[in-house]
Amino acid sequence: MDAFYASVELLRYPQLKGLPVVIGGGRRSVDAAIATDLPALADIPLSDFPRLDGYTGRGVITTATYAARQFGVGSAMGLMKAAKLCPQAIILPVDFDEYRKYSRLFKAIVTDIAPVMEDRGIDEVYIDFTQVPGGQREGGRVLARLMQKTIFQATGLTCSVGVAPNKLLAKMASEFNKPQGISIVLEQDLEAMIWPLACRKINGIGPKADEKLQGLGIKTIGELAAKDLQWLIDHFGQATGAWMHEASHGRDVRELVTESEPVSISRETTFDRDLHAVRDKAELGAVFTRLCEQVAGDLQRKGYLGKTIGIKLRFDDFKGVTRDQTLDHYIGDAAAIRSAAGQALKRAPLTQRLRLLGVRVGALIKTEDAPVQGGKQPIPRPAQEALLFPED
DNA sequence: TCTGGGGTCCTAGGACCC
DNA sequence: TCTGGGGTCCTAGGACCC
Repeated sequence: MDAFYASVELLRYPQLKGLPVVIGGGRRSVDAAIATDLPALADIPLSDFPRLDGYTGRGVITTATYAARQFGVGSAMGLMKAAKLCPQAIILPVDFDEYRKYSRLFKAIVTDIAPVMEDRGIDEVYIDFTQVPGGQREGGRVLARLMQKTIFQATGLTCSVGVAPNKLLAKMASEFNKPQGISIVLEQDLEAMIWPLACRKINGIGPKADEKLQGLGIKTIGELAAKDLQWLIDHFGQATGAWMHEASHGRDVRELVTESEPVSISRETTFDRDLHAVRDKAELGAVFTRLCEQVAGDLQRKGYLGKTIGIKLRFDDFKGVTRDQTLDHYIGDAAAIRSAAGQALKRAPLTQRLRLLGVRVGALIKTEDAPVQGGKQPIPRPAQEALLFPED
């Protein structure tokens, strides 16, 4: 989806169309005009919208409209920095509930047209065109156009589509023509369309891998493809080296993953100001309890229990630690999570000021699949294998 | 003027078991 | 006095993605 969060906001506030708008920060940061009850959202005069100018506070941009991107602001940029680059930009708080609503809407349209879909987050999917009637017409362009049109008619939102023989290339293709673009990449286009790109464009090569590659004199995917397999394995290890070799040649055999279970559920928060474990004990304790309650609520709503409880700290120097605590039974209620997380927290260093606290529950199991607590337990006895094979 | 929140996957070491 | 070869589970950190 194109500039997804910002585009959803523009549906509510059409008067912002064409203007630099950034989404980011919490409710607190922009409660000015938007917070109180309003006549009609579309009637709010432009002058009532909060601007980035003079913004103080933590947080990053999650999405910027294309008009805002002209000023050099974009995703993951600190809001304070963005305020310098584009003070006149309008800032709106994130509203995940609203984005999730539109996320469900567009995904429902996709699966209506093409049932084999892999969910890649709130605004992205992989779609298998192979078995869809008409999926091969004009190399996939006809079906891509149909998707765009249907999604736009139902939601008013635009998207970009990349069509290719595999997920790796489709993802890269989808970036070629944003917004509202369609790009088709065939195997024979590798040299002309993929090899000139920076290695960073490969989904899976991030800042660290890219830096290391550059240190080895490799900037483009073509340069990566020119290296032989053994050389890459020597520098990046068996798995990563072999994967890089395949990716640089446009090869990817991964199937679409159409269903999956969550691995962990977590909540975390960055404080308005750094807190000290001793001096701000009460405040920290209240946040800790709230995070546990939120995680418990998430588990309950989604129908899971977990037995590995973890905490995450980020210190004022941005370094972080995690501590895990695995129980011998599954839990889901806030008090039990708080208790286990408290145990984990005790094992973490707490002398430095904190900027973030998080609580996570992992080793999940569907509530209905969990062993019944306090129910009939099997009577423990010596392992039978030991009796049957005493010599080993 | 530092840098959100929610995730997944991988690696590596240690405990423990057979 | 010296010391295998599996395997699983747990923990911690880190890279990466949306």
